[in-house]
Parts: sequence; structure tokens; C-alpha cells
Amino acid sequence: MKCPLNYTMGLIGTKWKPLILFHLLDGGLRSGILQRKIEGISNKMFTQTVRELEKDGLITRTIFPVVPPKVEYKLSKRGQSLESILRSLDKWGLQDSEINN
Amino acid sequence: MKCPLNYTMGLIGTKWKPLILFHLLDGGLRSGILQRKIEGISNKMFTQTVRELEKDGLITRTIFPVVPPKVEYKLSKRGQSLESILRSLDKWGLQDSEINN
DNA sequence: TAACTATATTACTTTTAAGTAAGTTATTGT
DNA sequence: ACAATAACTTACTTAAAAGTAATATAGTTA
Repeated sequence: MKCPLNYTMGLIGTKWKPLILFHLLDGGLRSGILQRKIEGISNKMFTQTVRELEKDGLITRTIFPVVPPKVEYKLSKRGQSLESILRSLDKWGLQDSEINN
Repeated sequence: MKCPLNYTMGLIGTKWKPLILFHLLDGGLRSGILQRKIEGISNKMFTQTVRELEKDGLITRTIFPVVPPKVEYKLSKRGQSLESILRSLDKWGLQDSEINN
């Protein structure tokens, strides 16, 4: 009895992916800015994670040919479709932590 | 800028937790039945995961003193509060996989 | 020409997650 | 007395995730 939830978790079921997607909800950000918003992430994991999100078509990556380089990440249409889920997860955390901590 | 989503992911951000919670949405199940619904999970991971969910107060564990043993898991109130999120994740997977596969 | 910038990549190590297979418990039916 | 049962538990191994630190790039400015 495989359920679609398996599929969803295969795409976004990691420590960092939902966080990165969440921080792009209000619009595209350049790489460094986005990375600084994700507290605790290492440089390696940041790059690795955004690459996977790009490969899976959840975000887009735009390179501006300037020096020093400028790279912007933003949600794709597919990534946008996770908006209400991401906001719900965040909201749940807020409410739950008020009750249980 | 820490966001509550971090907290949420700390509680349910693993491979198996959302699956287990999801399969309890329609009511409590005894251990063996629940485990058989989670395809691909090993015995060890099943026990380990339900124990963590119990420790975090997302599910309850009821032991019936019979032989052979009977143990029932069900969502706690706190676990129930994840219902709409879990169903949304499942629904998203269904819709997304229809589009992208 | 050397330092500075933003974005990444690589090699290496550590940590955590997960899997395998065998063993435990306590009673009931044979 | 011993096999069957459901629900674990344990020791051990393997695989995956994550961290650290050094390095690359290539124009710009001091």
C-alpha cells in the first residue's frame, strides 16, 4: 500500500530542503543572502541541497555573468505549489512550541 | 533568523515519521498491522521510530496484557494536530506525480 | 601585483541513519 | 516439553548524511 506521501518525502524529506524552500517563498534571493538565512548550514550542504532542488525542478538557478559572480535562486512553479504546506509546517511549529515548551 | 519550521522539522523531519503518523490518521492500529502498512521499513527502524514519536508525545502506546502481546499505537492530540499537514503532503505527492511522471 | 569579492568544488573525516540477523519474553495449544 | 505467537531488543555492520578546511575562479580596486 504505497502512498503518495512516500513520493513527497523523497523530494523534500530532508533536514535542509524545506528550510531553503521556505526562505524563498517571498521571492528569489541571491546565493549568499539565502545561505545566511539558513542558520547552521555548512557551505557544502547549502550548495549540495540547492543543486538537488534545482535538479528536481523545485527551484531555478540564474547566473549573472558579472564579477564577482551573482547567482539567484527562486522557486519554480512546482516549488511554489508547496507554499501552503511550507507555511503550515512553520505555523504548526509556532503553535506547538507555544503549547509544549 | 530562526523560524518555527526548524522546530517542526526536528520533530517530524525524518524518512519514516510522517509515514507512520499518516497511517494512524484513520485510527489506532496494533503494532504488527501498522508495521506492515509501512512498506520497506525494517523491524528495528519501526520500533525505534515509534518510540521517538511516543517520547515526543505525538503518538500513544497502549500495552494489553495478553499473550502473545498486543500493543496499540494511536495519535495523541498533538499528533492529531498534524492531520491537515500530513494529508496535504500526501495530496501534493499525488498531484505532483500526475504532472511530473 | 596582491588582496578582495561571491560562488562554488574537492578531499577528507565524523556523525547519524539504517539494515541484518539472532535472541528474548510469556503463555497457549499440541 | 516444545513449537507458535507478537512485539520487541541487542550486537553488529553498512550506507548515507553532514561537517571541516583548503582551493578555484576571474575581474576590480588599492
